[in-house]
Amino acid sequence: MSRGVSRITLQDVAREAGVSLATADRVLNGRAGVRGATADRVKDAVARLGYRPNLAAARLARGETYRFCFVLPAGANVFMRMLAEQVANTANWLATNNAYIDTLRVDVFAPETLASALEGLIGRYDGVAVVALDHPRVRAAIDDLTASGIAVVTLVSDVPSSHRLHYVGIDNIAAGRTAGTLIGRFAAGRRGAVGLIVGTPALRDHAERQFGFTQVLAGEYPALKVLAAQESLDEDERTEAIASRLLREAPDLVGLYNVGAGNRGIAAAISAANRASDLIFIGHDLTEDTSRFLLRGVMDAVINQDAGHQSRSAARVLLSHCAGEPLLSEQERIRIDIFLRDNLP
Amino acid sequence: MSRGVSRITLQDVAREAGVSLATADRVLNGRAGVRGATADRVKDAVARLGYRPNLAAARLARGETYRFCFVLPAGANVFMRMLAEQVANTANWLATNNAYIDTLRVDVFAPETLASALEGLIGRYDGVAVVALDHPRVRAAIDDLTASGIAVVTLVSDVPSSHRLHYVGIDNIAAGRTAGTLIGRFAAGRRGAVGLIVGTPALRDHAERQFGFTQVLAGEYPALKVLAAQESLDEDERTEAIASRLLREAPDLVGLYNVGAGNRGIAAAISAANRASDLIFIGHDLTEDTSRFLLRGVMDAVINQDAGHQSRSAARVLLSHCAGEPLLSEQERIRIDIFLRDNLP
DNA sequence: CGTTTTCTGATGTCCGAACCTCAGAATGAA
DNA sequence: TTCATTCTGAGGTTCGGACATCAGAAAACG
Repeated sequence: MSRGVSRITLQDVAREAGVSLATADRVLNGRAGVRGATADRVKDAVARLGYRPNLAAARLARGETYRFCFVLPAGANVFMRMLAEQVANTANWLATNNAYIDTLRVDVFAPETLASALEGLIGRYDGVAVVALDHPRVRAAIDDLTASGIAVVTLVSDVPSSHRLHYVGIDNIAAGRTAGTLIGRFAAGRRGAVGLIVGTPALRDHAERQFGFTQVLAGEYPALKVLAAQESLDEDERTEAIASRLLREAPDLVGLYNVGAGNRGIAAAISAANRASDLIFIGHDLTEDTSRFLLRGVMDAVINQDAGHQSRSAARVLLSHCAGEPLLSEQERIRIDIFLRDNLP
Repeated sequence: MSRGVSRITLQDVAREAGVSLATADRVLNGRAGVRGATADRVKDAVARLGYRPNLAAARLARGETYRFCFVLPAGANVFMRMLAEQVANTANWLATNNAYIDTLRVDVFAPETLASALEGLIGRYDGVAVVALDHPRVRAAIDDLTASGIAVVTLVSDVPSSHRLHYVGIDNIAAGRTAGTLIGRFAAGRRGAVGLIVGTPALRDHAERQFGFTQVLAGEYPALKVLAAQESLDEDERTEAIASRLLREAPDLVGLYNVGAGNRGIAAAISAANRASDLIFIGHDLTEDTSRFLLRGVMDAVINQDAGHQSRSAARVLLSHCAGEPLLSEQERIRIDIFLRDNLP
């Protein structure tokens, strides 16, 4: 509200350095035609006065518009639906910041499709966020985008070997380990089998979670035996069938870890078998379903990666990269959330 | 980068509505002198075109500077030190957004001091964030600030009965319940005593955590008996003495829950008694110490409220309130984080 | 019908930085 | 010393909106 406290402007810096506004501007924007000694005087003045350029004014003057494309999986997976929703919110926010988001939904399981979709984005966008499949064709497409000057961030699932600018998502090995520790500790001394259900090992995030999980259980909870991983393709019917069979065939089943989606099917199977109270069930992604399952005691913990955070983080990374603004990388780390019945949001 | 995609400006809205720029401006800024029918035409045009005012331009034009004061406890408590540090970071960020933060450190345990410090802020700031003590004098001071047009948010510890604009912090009852469930489940069937250490019951957040914790243990884990709460004043020496005594005098001690600070003292006592591996120890606030204790297995879980999030959230709430901008309240909820050894950031 | 009163349009300035041009100063080389 | 190169200063324009002023149009009123 106050108009009293006046900011330090470039004018002030120029005066302090004993140069003109134009020169100060040249130094700060790296334009040619300033002697080293003069540039140093300006930089000194910036430091002395603690000058911070006014972001609002800079963006306005630049008058640029940034176009981003978010490439999301086509499937009807709950988490991906939530992510798409959050991307829409983010778009809304970006609209007040000279940036626009288009969303493109493609079949993630088809590397060729994904790769050519990505390549079709060249020249039409300034930045791309993609839920990527770790496949050579996709990696090549990402590198092509990067080479043509488009900023690429991977979202949720990474392609570490590519030239992507940034990965926005959790460490999935750590997430799997977290699930392992929770099951191990909740089982506390009990002996028996633990079921493991994955969507598909072709997805890097699923494979990593599985790895982290089995690593912890094998290493630290020898009383618990991890059964062979079952593929669910993230479908409720299949997870239900798998869970039912496990409950039937493994009488010593102590816990279940679902690496992917399809928790509803598992919950149904557990309820049907009347095992809600003693079977430990841990899964991923906080949704209406899973929070209900937590409250009812069917699920014991949910490991979550916040869709809203990821969407906003991707947008911030792209925006600040394109606008050449600094980024607080520490703020952009996506955390592995653990939700119990008691700390639901 | 692209200059092609042009934003929708107020100009466009005015043209679409068939009015002049001045009239469109009057409608959007609620200035008098526009007939209802005309105003509706403008609003329709806004909706049709999906006009979103350019925040950067608006702030620039307004040319206002906002002054905020963060009132933090004077003590050397680790969490509060981290919070102060994050407030400094936030100040840095705000400086590029026409806003300035001063930090004021006062003795929280003295309601009179806190209240008069708050009242001294009247007229000098546009917004105040305060780690508040829930006391009538403090509540009155907050209400005075609010009445004189200053936006007040409570930080970390709330004063629910006051007219504060917003509370930035976690639900501490839920945090206590979370600790209770973790201890209950990690103890899994064991029978015995659980020690409870609080900084001081005078702090609302400590009292609430204690309440949530005992509620869960009493209700759901009857095999675990919660011992009488011990006051530590958040000091390492006292927590160490308390923990040592509990370890000595309660041979059936299964777990320890520290509601406040001073985890270092407890860790020392546990290590000295050689009980790291079997005693369950849960505390609050992720610091260098506590994450080390997690890794070493001395602590079993840390419940955290992110200092950076809270500081930034408070700043965003104050800024958007003062600038009359909309707020995504869903984004401003502070979560109760659970950290195990495996999901440390 | 004329006269108030109430609207509306036209126009301008300002915010702080980005980016541009051009004239003149300082510097270097010949 | 002269001429060609750098530098540097001065000035302007632009971005999109906030806010102000004033003249003229339209509506309300007696």
